[in-house]
Amino acid sequence: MKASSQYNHLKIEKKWQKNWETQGTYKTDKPNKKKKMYILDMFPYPSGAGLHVGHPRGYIGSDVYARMNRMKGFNVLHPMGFDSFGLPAEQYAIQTKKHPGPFTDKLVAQYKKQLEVIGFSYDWSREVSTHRPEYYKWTQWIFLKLYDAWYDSKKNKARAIEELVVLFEKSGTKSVAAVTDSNTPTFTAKEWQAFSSIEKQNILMQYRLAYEGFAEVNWCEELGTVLANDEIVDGPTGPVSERGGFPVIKKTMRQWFMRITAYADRLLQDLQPLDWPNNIKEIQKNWIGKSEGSELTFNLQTASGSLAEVTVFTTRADTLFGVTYIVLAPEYPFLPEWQNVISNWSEVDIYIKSVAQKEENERTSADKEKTGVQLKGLVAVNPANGEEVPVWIADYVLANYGTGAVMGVPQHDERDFNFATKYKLNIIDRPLVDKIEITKKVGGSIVTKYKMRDAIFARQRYWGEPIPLRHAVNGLIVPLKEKQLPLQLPNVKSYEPSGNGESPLSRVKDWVKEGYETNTMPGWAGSSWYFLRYMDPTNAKAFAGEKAIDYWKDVDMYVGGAEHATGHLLYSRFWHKFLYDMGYVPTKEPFKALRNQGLIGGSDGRKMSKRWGNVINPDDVVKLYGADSLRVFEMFLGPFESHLPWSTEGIIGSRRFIERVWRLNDKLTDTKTISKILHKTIKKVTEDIQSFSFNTAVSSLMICLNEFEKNGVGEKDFQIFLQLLAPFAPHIAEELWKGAESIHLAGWPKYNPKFLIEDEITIGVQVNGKVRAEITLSKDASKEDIEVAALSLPRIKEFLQGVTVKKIIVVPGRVINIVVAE
RNA sequence: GCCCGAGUGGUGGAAUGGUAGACACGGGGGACUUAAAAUCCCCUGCCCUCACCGGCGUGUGGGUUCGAGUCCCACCUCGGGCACCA
Repeated sequence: MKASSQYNHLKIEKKWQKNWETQGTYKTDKPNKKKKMYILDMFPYPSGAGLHVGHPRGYIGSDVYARMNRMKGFNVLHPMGFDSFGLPAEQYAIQTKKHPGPFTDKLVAQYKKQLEVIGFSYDWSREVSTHRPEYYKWTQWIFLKLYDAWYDSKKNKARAIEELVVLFEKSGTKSVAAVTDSNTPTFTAKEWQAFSSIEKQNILMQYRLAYEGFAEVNWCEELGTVLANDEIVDGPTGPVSERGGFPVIKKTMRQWFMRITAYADRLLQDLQPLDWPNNIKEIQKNWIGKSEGSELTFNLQTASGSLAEVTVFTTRADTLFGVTYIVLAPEYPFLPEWQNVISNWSEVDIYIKSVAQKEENERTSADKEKTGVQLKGLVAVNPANGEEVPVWIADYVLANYGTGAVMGVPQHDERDFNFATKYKLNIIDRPLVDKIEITKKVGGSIVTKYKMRDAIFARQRYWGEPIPLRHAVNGLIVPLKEKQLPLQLPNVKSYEPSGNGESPLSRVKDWVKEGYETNTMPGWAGSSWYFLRYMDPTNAKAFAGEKAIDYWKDVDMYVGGAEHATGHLLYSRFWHKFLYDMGYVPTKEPFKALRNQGLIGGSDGRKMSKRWGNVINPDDVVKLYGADSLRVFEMFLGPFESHLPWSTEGIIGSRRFIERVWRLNDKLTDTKTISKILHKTIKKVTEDIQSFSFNTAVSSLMICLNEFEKNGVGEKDFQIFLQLLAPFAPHIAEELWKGAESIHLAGWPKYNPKFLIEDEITIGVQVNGKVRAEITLSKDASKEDIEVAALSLPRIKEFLQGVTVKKIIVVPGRVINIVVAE
């Protein structure tokens, strides 16, 4: 700190990082009277490749935000942890035949080390890793709560399954609303009592929020696992896994599911007040895909009379009179029952089988020509006018959306038009009617449908949380008791998938003998609630203590990548709403505010990756330029949410800025007054950090420094400047700070608006909207003063020669515009 | 195809409807130095000009306005999401 000492970032940064740790500078206070602020980063998956310079960008932004708010006096919770179950570690295990646990621990340690040199203000004593049994005990616990719950759509909340059993015992299904998009049976209390245990289990399974069922899944043979839709990409010959690019096919398998669809409407409604980026809200809205329409029933008839009823879903009930045919999905469940009355059944049967063989991707590819077959011998009767129309099956109708049946109105629907044209079906133009009136008139009902589907909650792999229940020999499912948790992952001899689509756990004899579930939970299980664990990370009695949850409540600011819009951010909201319904958390939403950071690409404009040889390692940058320079640069580079290229020249500018701060410390004058520029900078930096406009905050710090260098600056001003710099460059700010305690706890400067007013203002003088001159006037100059001054300028006089002034517009402090006619 | 978002100097970018290009990188010139690095000072949107003056400029074309990068309409390009959802 002595005059003319060299700026040695290595020494300074190491020194303060150690000091902060031993002093516990960033340790979060226990719940107290102070106002809380929970500032969270999306925790990383610790991959073997390590961090590149793009990864910390979001963390730096949230750290700047956290540091300012900590200085402002908030009790800041700013933790970090690791999402440490996942496929890469599993593949490592398969390749090396070693347990993925120690490998994961090593990666976590490596990651942490890389993060530490950047100087984040994390409270590391709250670190969590999802693969540790102390943690996943509570992931399993939440799973069991979901298993033991159903959604009461009358009360619009989740309730314990025992309460459903009580309702069934009392009055059967009479007072229970059916589950959305599920064919739950109806029965009386008496009938319920007569059901066997297995029958009861099967019925309850249709209500549980975590339930077992069969589903067509995306099966990847090479990876030996089922993949979520967002883990699949289009390959040249069909769908392939995002990781590895292996082919993916459809396969029906036993699965566990999460009944997220029960929450569809609340997930949509509660989106509105959130302080989230608009595009993320839009993406979730589209994903949930609410559509309101009518269910209308057509009577199916054969030559000998009525056969059955078919209900179609339509958003265009107003076009009911224009219906010229009805189409069912090829999977429509009653087709086989009707084979005796369908005169061309063999043709129909061949079509159904050919569709079944197609992969969904092929079937639903956008511009594929529609195909279909008429069900001969059947007609459908339009409930509005009694017209008889032909009945078809076609692959463009999806069995799992709406009712699996649609009405064809070629006059008003492009798709129907194409289909009708291809198969020479009638196209008729009929007047439109009122949607609601016609729906009522024909005895239909107004309904709401969602595109969102229930989420598959099982993976056929080893490295995930075991699902905590057993299948007894008599077929009954026995969930584990809380005190039996965690159900730890057993050791296995081989991590290879079993080949028949089951998890490696299916080869562990004892495990299977005990009836344990061989599927494990998907990657998103542990990440759907981790923010709650940070509130009270070592609690052994609950996922977090009541006191901690009541104090911390929810995340005030969540920072991470936009790629989690339909995954993590949706699943977390769902789990959180469930926990809210059951009284475990006090808030309806987990993340009040959200910001997305942009990616940093290579300086060649490509994605930063080993493949292109354009990866910049933050460790190297920190060594060469220092963490402070890296932090300042990543914030200065451009808007926080923009994707930007890395620039090795660019960081030099930030390094220069830091060094100039260092040198200025040796050139302080004895000025006492707080300068105008400083007040301006306090205002700008404070507002910009608040709004995540970090780039302009840094720029205003640079402007302030430029001015200090030009005009000189005293000790007092300089120290305040350091406080403003501290969130961005915490090490140098601490080093040059003269206060007794850490600068990072030293309060946040306030500005006085009085000092923001300039004595003199320079405004532009326009003629017909074009700037022709400038004038500098006192801040108190009246409109008239400005007019007189402007009109007397020689340059302006020239422009006004031979023309008449029509109008003069004065915008105080900005501009004067003289409007003339020639 | 549908739904979002974005197009500004050589580069990253800045700009409550009010002087477009802040800040920084790069480039040019100068000072210091035996020299180089570092540092400091000046210039740097394009065209014309020695210079002044001037003209043109925020993807394209229209419009609203005294005044448009900003608002409205149409189009083009790029990025993201969804995709036979009835």
